[in-house]
Amino acid sequence: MTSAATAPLLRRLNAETVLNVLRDVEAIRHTELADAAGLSRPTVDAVIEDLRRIGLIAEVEDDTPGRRGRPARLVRFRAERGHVVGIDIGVHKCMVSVADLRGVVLTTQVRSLGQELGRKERLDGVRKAVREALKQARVERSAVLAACAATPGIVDPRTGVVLTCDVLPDWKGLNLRAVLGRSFGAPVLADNDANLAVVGERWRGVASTSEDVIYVLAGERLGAGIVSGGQVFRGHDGGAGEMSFLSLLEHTPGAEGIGALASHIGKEVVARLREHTSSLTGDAALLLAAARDGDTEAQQVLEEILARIARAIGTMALLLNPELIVIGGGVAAAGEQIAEPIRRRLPRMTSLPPRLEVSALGDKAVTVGALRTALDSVESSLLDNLNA
Amino acid sequence: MTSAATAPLLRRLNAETVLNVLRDVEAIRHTELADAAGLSRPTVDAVIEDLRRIGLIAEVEDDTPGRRGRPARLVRFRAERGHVVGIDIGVHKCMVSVADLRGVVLTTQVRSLGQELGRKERLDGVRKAVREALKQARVERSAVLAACAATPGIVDPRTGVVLTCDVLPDWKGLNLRAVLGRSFGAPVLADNDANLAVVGERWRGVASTSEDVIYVLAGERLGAGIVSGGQVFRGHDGGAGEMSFLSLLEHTPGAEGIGALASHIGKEVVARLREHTSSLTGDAALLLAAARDGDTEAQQVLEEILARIARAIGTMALLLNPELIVIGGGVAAAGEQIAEPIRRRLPRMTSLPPRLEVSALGDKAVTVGALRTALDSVESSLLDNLNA
DNA sequence: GCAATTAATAAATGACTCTTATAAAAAGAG
DNA sequence: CTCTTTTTATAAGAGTCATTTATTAATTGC
Repeated sequence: MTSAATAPLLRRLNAETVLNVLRDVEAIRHTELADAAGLSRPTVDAVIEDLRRIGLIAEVEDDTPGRRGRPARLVRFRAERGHVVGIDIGVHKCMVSVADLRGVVLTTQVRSLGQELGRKERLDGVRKAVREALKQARVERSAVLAACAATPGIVDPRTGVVLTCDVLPDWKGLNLRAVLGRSFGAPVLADNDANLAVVGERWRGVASTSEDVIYVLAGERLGAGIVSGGQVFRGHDGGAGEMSFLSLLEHTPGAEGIGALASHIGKEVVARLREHTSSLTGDAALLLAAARDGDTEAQQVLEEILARIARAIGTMALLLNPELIVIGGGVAAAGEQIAEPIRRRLPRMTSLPPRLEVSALGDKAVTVGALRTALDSVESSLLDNLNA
Repeated sequence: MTSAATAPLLRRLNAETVLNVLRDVEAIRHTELADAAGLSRPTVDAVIEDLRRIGLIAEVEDDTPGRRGRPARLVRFRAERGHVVGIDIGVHKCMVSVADLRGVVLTTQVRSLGQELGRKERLDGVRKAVREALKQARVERSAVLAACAATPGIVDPRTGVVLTCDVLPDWKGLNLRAVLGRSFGAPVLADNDANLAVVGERWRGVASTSEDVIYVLAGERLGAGIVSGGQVFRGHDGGAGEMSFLSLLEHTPGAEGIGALASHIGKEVVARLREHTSSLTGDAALLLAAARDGDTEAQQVLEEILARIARAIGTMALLLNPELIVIGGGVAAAGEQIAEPIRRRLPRMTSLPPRLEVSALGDKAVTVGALRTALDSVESSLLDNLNA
């Protein structure tokens, strides 16, 4: 049942709208703040006092020249009040970003991880990457107010437990919140990587104006993050957006993602290409490069692969009717070479075809979304203690 | 931007929780009400006074015998304060329900409509059915506080315009809210039938405990209503849940639904069955009956059809990870004959298979959901005018 | 008729908000 | 250098809403 709506709730709500104004601005006069927030002056003053007490804002000198009248006091958001950490745990690498409370990224560290690493070794790698990043950003561990970790697989966002994970088999059953929580004195959140990527893309990417978005993480795996009405769609166990069984490869279960498709469908072509190159890039990248160079066989295989992926994306577009689909993950680097053939096919599969764009954040989308999620958690818990 | 949070907001919120208690109870003492709502006594008294002023509650005598102490005043929800109308506009028929503000259904009228009817004639049929239902329920038109209409096709819930409608071609572009609004002096809402059915099934059906549900409307058409986190998932244009392109019939676009599948896949079998029966039932019903009677050919065809439908349902279950899937629409009458073969196949298609149950409300799910939607609209607009 | 019991009413308090009035601090004009 | 103008800060007053704590009212049971 809903608890009683009592007066402090108003303060909390108004503090929230004031913060929303403050976060997007360098410094602001009390008067302007009142106007922008749609609140009266005394209310804003009271809110400011509250926020100052918990360290979220500070006073600043008004050095604007040529202003007459009594000089105004300015307030600014104290982004340095604390920091958040965003962690993207992948199969081959781990990316860690550190940001201040405004979300300004101080550093992003990437650490490569062996694909065959066990649970403990992988977690050690993650912890080392975090330590490295914090050192680089000159942020004390005690200054971290929240962290958020992304992982492939299905994560129960309430508990932080990895329910299933195809690509990291021994990851299953891991309580990410608990094991990483010991590294911080702050709450650790955990979620699926595609879910966080769509949050990132909505915060600072191509989806910033859209409330109904699907982010397709197309790399070695294929997964989706779904946002509807501005809210992440997780499903009952956090498993929404899984595409593993979408029969991209008929009769080859378990082989998902563009890399796998390239290896299977274009086996001969890839083998031929591999002879003429010494690079260590994946099959997908090889195929894309060859197709760009005019290799007609490679182009044919690529078309076939993209047709299958388009079918999966079209299925989602039909069922979920998003406004926008964002292509992200490893293949996003190929840009329009990937996007255009998919976009071309969508109208055949749904009567209301969505826009389709390539990720603006690239492989950083996941950590950016993790940072945003951690920031939300920090702000809400700070506001919970307004009157304490 | 969010408007200022001012004191009356508290009253509104508390009035809402009080109302939530009152609606589910015959009559209640002020004291008990305060306990149940988690509010103080003076607060509920004030809320009660507000609600009494807008006619939503009334005082009632406490005739409980053998209670000592000063007799309590009781309040009851005035369900007779107004009425709502739920309308299910289908291809073959129109169903209209009238209910009071507690949602008690006073009458349900069904009027059959010719499949070939034009826009105007069909709307006339709907209006006649409404008139009939109101007369039957002895409800004045002026006592109707809101109505909600369901229709196949994609409806923009903001405007009430039918964007597309496969089964009623000339329905496209119709502003249902506007054309039906003239029949009432009250707001008319409009939504897709499957969206409303899932609301109904969550209100008074098998999905009452679940926050993540997919309702599959399986009749001549195949459509789905999706609820996630208790909210209807509509998509950007209201088109979420469409399944028309899900390649149930490869190379036979436009032929969706069980009836169509039966006609196509089981063409010969259905023809044979038709010779031995004089009934006018649809192909699907014919097939189901024959399969029940042990006709092995019919059983084979049915298995094939259900396999395809299971694939579509499995695809949704994979992508959306619901807790529960409800099978509704015409075929729901077949019960476990339909449900079991689909249920059996789900674990092959998703690692987190949902529960699958047959609709409890049958063909009334849509109107029940329409009533609930209309009720929500009424209550929110009544509460908006609390302080006026 | 007198406890005991239960409920209604009233009063006091505190947390919010808003509007309006008053005081303060600067720039610019004479 | 003083006075006006302009802008901001502070204070006061009123109104709404909620809570807790008396106080009063209306019964039942003895």
